[in-house]
Amino acid sequence: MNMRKVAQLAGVSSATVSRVMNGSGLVRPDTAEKVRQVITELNFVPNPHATTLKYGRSQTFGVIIPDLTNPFYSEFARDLEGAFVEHDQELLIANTHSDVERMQHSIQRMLLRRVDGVALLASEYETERFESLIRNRIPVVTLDRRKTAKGLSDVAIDFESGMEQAVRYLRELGHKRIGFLGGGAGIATSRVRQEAFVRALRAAGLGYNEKFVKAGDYRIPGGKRAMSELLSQRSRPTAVLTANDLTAFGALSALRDHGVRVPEEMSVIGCDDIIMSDIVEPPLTTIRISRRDLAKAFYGLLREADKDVTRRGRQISIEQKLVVRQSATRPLKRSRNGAA
Amino acid sequence: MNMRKVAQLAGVSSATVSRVMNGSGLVRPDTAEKVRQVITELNFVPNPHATTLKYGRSQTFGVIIPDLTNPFYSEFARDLEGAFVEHDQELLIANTHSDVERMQHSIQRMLLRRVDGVALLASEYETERFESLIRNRIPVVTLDRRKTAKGLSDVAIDFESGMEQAVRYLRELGHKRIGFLGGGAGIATSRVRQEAFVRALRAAGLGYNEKFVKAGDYRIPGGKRAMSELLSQRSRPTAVLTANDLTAFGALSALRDHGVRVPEEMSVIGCDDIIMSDIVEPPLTTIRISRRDLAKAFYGLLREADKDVTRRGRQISIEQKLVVRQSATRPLKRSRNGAA
DNA sequence: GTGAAAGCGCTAACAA
DNA sequence: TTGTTAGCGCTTTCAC
Repeated sequence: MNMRKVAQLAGVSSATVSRVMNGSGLVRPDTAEKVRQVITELNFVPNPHATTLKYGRSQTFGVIIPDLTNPFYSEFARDLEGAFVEHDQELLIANTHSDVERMQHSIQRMLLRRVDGVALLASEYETERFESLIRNRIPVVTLDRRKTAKGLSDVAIDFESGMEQAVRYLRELGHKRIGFLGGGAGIATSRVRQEAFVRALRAAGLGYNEKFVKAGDYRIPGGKRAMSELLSQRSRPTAVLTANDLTAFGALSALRDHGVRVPEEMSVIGCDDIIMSDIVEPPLTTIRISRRDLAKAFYGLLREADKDVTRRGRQISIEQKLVVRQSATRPLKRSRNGAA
Repeated sequence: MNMRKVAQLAGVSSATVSRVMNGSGLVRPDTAEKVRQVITELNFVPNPHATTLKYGRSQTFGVIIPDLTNPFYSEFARDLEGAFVEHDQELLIANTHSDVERMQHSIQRMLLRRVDGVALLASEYETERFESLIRNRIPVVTLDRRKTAKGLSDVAIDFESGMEQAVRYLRELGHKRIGFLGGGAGIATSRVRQEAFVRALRAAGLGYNEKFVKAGDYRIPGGKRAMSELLSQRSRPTAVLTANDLTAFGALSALRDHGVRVPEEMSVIGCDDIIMSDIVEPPLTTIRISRRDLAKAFYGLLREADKDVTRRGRQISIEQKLVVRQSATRPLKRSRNGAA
């Protein structure tokens, strides 16, 4: 089943069928009508691979994700798919398990499949890794690498604003000693978040205490470990911010294990606002990153780059917004003495 | 950059280049060597769309998923991607938001893109919906529809075995009154699970009480609602099974709200074993469905069908396995009186 | 307004 | 062993 067959049955040439399908206008209404009839009758669907071959564009994009089972990423993947589908474009998905080799392989796959662009979520890797894509004129959009180049754009999350909102909120509640449970030690995105945290403290006129900062791994176990470490110290903060919600979940779990009540004895504020965060106990106050906005930004930058691959990419900044639930409240008076 | 260019530089014809790339063996070693040199030098990657056009096979499969942010599905998607990547095949992903229209549209997309097969996870929809795929010789593998046909296979989860394990376990702990929090009312997969539950009760010689069965929605809020309903009754069971882990999470949340201790006053057993289930409080005893096995079954059936689209599909059954954690224990003596 | 023909990049039958 | 050629299905210039 192809255009020639449709053309035959409609008594026209395949060129005319093509014109009808693409609405080129230059077809007599009655001819077009006849063709359209045959098309619906045969349920004809044109073969996109032929078009791709002709034009070099596949209307297919790739997304490379560290861990599809991490709610942050699965929510992002859902919204990114949504954005592409709306425009009749498809999404090829690659999951790297946060593994360098798989990441390399994913890039190879995208290259091989000739996608029109790649959304690359793996900020810890260096530019050289995906140079092959750029070289082959496949535009790349990264998350939070805060670098751009020819064919390379970036979507940066504005942690500065988010951390500032959270710290200000805690200070207004009366907190003076605020800790931070980070992502993986040495990971660039984690550093960015932590720096934003420190700056927010300074901006709020609060002191920064290195002892109140612990590294996690962006996942629940890491958060649990980090909070346990914090609790084992003589001195502890009255509130903590975390690198993401999973870290906060782990922290909540550790606090429960240690019999520390949340939020009375320890306020916890997450980051991301994943679906589960309003369901844990207590519902998590968190600094939301709209996955919707994120997906839209990726989509926009990819489309932009697709139109002109030779241009230098742009950077888009995504705002965060504090979502107040129940895991943070005023500090207890006695905690002031009890922990100092 | 194409084969002709490679051929030119290597001083051979494009046919020879093709032969070298596909290891046809009928090439003189030194010619092959020369060609290979040019290939690596130019970093040549053949265009898969041309091959697809020629062969009608795209080495790309589609997966249609109700809700990518549901951990069960995101874990499945991860494993399915893993299976395909291992064999150099790609996965096109479609998320339906459990919406009929999007589902229809997803099927259209797969048809249009000429994928080599579709993994369809949406058991609530009827066969007619994807007849168009079958008609166009695109094989389909469904989850838990328990029907096969030409070009249509099914992966069925053996809830019978799972429910039996769970009920036996509870009976051995001393439970006599066991309830069930189902999926959506009227949904086929939910019915299957519930029937398996009832049969398991009978097999264990335990009574079935309709009052102990409530409908949820496969998500946390539904589980919460269902458990609240159950708790509002004069008579309640000492243990409940649930249609999936999210339902169990909701149940745990409702129990906490009502001040009912788990597992002492109420044992809860989930179904799926999603990542979070060993992290909630208390860690959830659950009937595991291996996403790995599931993904492998889908992959196998799709490959099989891909080889011979005209054949009737098969059904594969996936075993479940009880994973004992801490949300189920012996019933309190007093709960016997307190609730009757 | 419509058709014929070339060409996108690859492969396989056939010829040499 | 290697090259020539036709063709996969579509679009688009160029004739008519």
